[in-house]
Amino acid sequence: MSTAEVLASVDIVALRLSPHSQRLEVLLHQREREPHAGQWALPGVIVNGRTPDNSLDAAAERALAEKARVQPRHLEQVGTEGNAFRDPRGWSLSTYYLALLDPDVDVEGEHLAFHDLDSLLSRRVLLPFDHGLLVERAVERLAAKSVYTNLPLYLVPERFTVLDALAAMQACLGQAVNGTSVRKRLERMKGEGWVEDTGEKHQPRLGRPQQLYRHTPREARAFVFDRSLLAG
Amino acid sequence: MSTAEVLASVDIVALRLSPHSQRLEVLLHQREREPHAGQWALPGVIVNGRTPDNSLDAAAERALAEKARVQPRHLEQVGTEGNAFRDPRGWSLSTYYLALLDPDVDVEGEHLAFHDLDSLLSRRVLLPFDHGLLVERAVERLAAKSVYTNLPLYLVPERFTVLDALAAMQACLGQAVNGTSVRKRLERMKGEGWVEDTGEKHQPRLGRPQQLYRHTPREARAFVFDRSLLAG
DNA sequence: AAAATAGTGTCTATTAGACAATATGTC
DNA sequence: GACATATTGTCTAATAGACACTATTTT
Repeated sequence: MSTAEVLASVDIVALRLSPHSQRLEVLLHQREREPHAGQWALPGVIVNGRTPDNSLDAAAERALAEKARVQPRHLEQVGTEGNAFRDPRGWSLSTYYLALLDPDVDVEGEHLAFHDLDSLLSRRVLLPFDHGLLVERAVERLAAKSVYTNLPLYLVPERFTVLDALAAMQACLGQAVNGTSVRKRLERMKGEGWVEDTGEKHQPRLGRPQQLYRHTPREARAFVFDRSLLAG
Repeated sequence: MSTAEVLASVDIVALRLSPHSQRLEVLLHQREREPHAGQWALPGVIVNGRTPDNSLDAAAERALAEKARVQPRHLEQVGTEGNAFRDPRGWSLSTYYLALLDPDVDVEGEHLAFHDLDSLLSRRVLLPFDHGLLVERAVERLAAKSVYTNLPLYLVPERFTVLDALAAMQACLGQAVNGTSVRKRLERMKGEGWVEDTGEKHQPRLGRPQQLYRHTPREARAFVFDRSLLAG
């Protein structure tokens, strides 16, 4: 084979909603090897003919399974960043994925932890390589799609309330969302078999009990609404 | 540098509206080298440390400029396909872009031509590597975005009529579009400075003359409507 | 009973889309 | 004037969003 080759990797921006604060968190992993050994970075794997993956998507799943031992509710490729400067070893590519996790996932291992998204976006915490940029792009994709799809529901607990759904949408969009609109969207999805009413209730500290719903995706691709939230 | 490397390229799915039939066409280029020498394929370039590009986006622009000598109205990365089988030389990656061209572009050179999109999508004409798949994905992206953005206007002549816009939308979406909706969208964009009324008219063979508009994008990113066409 | 929270019903604004009415050209 | 085509205006349907009202629980 010729020398016309480059270093390629797959990196994962895996998000979950923090169970208590209901804010977004990014799954990071402490690097074992150089470059940037010891630093917290996106979990990822190298791809090439000597690694066991048949495709990029398979490599993305392997990265999550091996490094993080989690299975995502949703996984989609966001894009590829490639240039001469992002890795000190030379011209390199990273194809990066957005993964949405159950808020109840547990991460085992010292070298794996969730980190608050906002502190990454504000650059108060810096990631090695251009991982900060990759996080930003993945979150932009999530926000853009959350306006007209059910993507936020992939972040909600298995049985969830209207308020859980509202909190997820607000976290994805980074702004307040109208409660009535959330209810209507859930109602609409229920009619199409994408959400079911479990019949169970959850009793908050005070007040009327909350209905518990379950998200039951019917296809790999997200549910698409034909209007945008935030139209104002 | 280690051997952990892979063959990477950037390929372009460049589309234009055929001036007479107003159907979509894909820009293809006849390969000079093996593999698949002599066959018509997507224009593309290899990327690595020895090629002159500082980034993937720069490589995409170079691919269009060098191979096709055209400048696109719109250029966006769609995704990256990577696996062990797509290229006989081994594990390889292609990051592919969607480019939208002026219908009046001229392609110079024998090894460059536009080819009807439908015959590629129907697989009556086959492309080497997985270029058929890349075309399909790029067109899917175009259709998905055409529902709620102004992307079709990047395919329309410099001065265009309502019918031109309608034809572009229909070509992008692959289905009929309501004329009133097109007018209203143009009116809306005019209000936001994305479309201007040239004041000029175009006289069809018979009947009342048509207003000529001009598309004047205000940003790199597309104009986003907050409702979908085809909501029915 | 009072307070708190959840859920329902009603009304408005916006825009896609259907279609009738009108304007402006050619033959 | 007859006809073809473009443009405008009117009406309907669907849904986001605001908000008042009702329901169900705890204290």
